[in-house]
Formats: sequence, C-alpha cells, structure tokens
Amino acid sequence: MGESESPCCDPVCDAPMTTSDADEMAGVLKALADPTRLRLFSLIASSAEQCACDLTEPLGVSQPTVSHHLRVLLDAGLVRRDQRGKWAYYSANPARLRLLSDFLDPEYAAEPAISGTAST
Amino acid sequence: MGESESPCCDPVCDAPMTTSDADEMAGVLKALADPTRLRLFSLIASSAEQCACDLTEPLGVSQPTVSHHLRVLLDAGLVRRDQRGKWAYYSANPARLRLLSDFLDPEYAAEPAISGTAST
DNA sequence: ATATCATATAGACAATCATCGATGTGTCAA
DNA sequence: TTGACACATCGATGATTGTCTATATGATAT
Repeated sequence: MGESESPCCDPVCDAPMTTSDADEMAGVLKALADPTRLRLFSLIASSAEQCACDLTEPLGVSQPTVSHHLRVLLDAGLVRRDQRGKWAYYSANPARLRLLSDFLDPEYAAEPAISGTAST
Repeated sequence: MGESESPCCDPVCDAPMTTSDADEMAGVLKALADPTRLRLFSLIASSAEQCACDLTEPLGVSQPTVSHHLRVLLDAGLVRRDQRGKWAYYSANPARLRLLSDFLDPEYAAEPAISGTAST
C-alpha cells in the first residue's frame, strides 16, 4: 500500500491542538474550503481519475483558474497528478482524505449535556 | 436526540457535487480552515464546555478576536452558546462535526488503481 | 522546423479575512 | 446608582485569495 500518511495528530475532540498541528490541519482544510475547489475535488474523487481537459467546462471557470485550484489540491496532498503525453490526469488521494475525516470524527466525544444538566 | 442535522449531501467521493451543496459544505469547512479558529474549536471540543473567559489566554490573541472566531464557529453550527450570567459557555456540536467527517469519509472510494491493485 | 494543442505560470485586481483598539451592552456587587 | 466585569460589536488595516487575461512551456503531428 503506497501511502499511509503520517498520523499527523489526534482527533480534534481529543485534546487541545498544538499550534503546529493546527497549522498543518488548517492548511489541508483550507484546500477544500472553497466551493469551486470542492466541486473540483468532488469531480476527481468520484471517478478513478480525470483528465484536466474535462474539468474546465463543468466548473464554469477559466482554464488557468482550474489549473490554479488543481495545484492547491496537489500541494495539500489531496490529489495526485499523472502526466501522460500532453494530458494531465488527476486522481484523489484517499489516504489524505481519511486523515481529515478521522481527524474530524467526533467518535465518542463528550456529549455536552444539552437540555438537561451538566452531570459532572 | 436533539439535533440530527440535515444530511446535507452525499460524501464527496460519491458523485460530483452540486453548486449549492458545495457552497454549504465549503462554508462549514471554511469555519475550521484557520489555525487559530481550529485551536479554538479544539479547546472547546476537547471538554464538555468552555467559558469564553478561559479561551483568550491559551490562544494568544485579543478578546475581540476570540469573540469574532466564536461567532464564525457559531454561525457554522459547530458550537453552541449558553449564556449564564455574565459568562458565555461554549460547547461543540458533535452532530455538525459528524456531518463533516461523514462527508469527507473516503469509505470504499474507488482506489485509483495505482501501482498495485485495489484489493476490493 | 513549424504549427497546434494541453497545461502551467505570471501579473493584476477586487473581494474576503484575521486582527487589533475603541466602544457598546448587559450583568453583578457594593 | 455607581463601578467593575464579561462579552459583543464597530471601524480600520494589512494580508491573503479567487479570478481573469496574457504568455510561457512542453508535447505531438505534419
């Protein structure tokens, strides 16, 4: 199995994050925190791979803008690029995505005693 | 219990997102895509609840800045506020967080047939 | 070699944002 | 009622960002 991705840090609910962990995770989150880029990633992630040439039209933005967003996703490790001839094929990196979803998993996070009383 | 949170949309790997779904999910992601705000959320989420008065010092930013970030998290539905006297207590909303982690879950996402083979 | 195509990069610009100091609002105690 | 406190809001500012057009890079075909 190619990438296991460094564990990075504990889930967000487990303990207060360090500054450097927060910097790293916020960086990955930021890569997905834009509507156009999120649609772009979804387009790639919902199929095995996608030619960059097929991504401009469904997004409705210019080719350089798509290229820019692809680079942001690439730098965040969320996608990989495979250059074949003059075409560039992009695929999602599931390990990196799992890193995020595991990090955000509320798991058995302290249910904050809503309507009732703080039973502590 | 209380909040089940509208399902919002399918996981990002399942199908290309609609524009409105992308707008909504990117909005929630954006709320966590800042290092200071992520540390703030982690501080809140790693305990049952936190008084706002205890959040300024560990973050190392001014009180208005903390208040601003709390409002962003609140607007995103990621935290709740409980005013008690002159103190404001914040707690995480696990349902909202699960919405995010479920959305980002690679699940059985198409392993993009790298070197080896997807053993699925 | 030359033209064409796919993609990336450069540079510019408007919009958004994180942060701060100052101030407003509402609560509690004397 | 007055003062102190907790927190939110306002207004300003420097930095970041999403988007575009124009252009560079690099590969293929004639």
